[in-house]
Amino acid sequence: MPELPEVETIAKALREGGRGQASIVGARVASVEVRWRPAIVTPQPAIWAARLIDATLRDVWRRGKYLVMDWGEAGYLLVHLRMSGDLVVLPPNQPLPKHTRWLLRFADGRALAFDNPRKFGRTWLVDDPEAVVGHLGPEPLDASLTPDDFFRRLQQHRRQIKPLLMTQTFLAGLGNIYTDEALHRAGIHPQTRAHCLSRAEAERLLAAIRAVLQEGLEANGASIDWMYRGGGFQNAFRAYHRAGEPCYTCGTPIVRTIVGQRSTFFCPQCQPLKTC
DNA sequence: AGCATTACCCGCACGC
DNA sequence: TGCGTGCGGGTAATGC
Repeated sequence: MPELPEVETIAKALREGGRGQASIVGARVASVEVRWRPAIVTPQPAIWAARLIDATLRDVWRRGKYLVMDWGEAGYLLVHLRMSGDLVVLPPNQPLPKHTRWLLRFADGRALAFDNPRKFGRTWLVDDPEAVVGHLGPEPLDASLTPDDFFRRLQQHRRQIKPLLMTQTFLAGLGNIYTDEALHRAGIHPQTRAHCLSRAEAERLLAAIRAVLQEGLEANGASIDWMYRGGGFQNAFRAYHRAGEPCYTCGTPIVRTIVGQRSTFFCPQCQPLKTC
């Protein structure tokens, strides 16, 4: 799935235009097509479709890795893209993406398609977004999360730092790529136990998380594998997907291993395992 | 027992 | 052709 920078880029494109498409704020739904029902969690697809017809999009934003669309009286449409989802605005008479799971056709002739090859993505239509995103941890870029807060939260867990950073109830928005990039930037081994990190390391890690997310946002996210979303952050990877290539800091070959069932890339020289 | 942590698994596309 | 891999996370299983 797209992580925080990719989801933010998609939300911004829907809100303000971008990624080769114009804004859809203000667009009115003329008809709805559900092509794969399990993509809709709630309400039942027929009710989901009926509620959206005639609704006008007021605003779009991001919370964690969720997209949130405000459709006024119809409610809030939340979309989680998981591994392979995308939201695409189609000009009039444009063919649908191959794995379109649902489609909103607008009165102006355009359409919004939820494309999702791996079928992991999910959609909710609710009256209160908190019903879906209420369990998420803090936003990493929100200044209200202080180094002291972050340090205290780290001390509450004994697990490996990498899978903890990817746990959305702990911190919202990081995934496999940006976690590896942040740990490399902070010089922290991905298997370090969270409670073993010092106050100084916690502060350095939070700063590194913010720096890599900011870099990702400025590049409009990363495009990897066959999923091209228009971003360029893949050209700035310093750890992720660089197994065997020299660390830009020290020249030591980057190592690939598995941590928490996920591919993990790190520099054994710059990111030594520390115990406590 | 009860909580925290870890493992499995869900379609599909692509590269080797 | 077959196999390994993957921008994720719910849930079952296991560990402390």
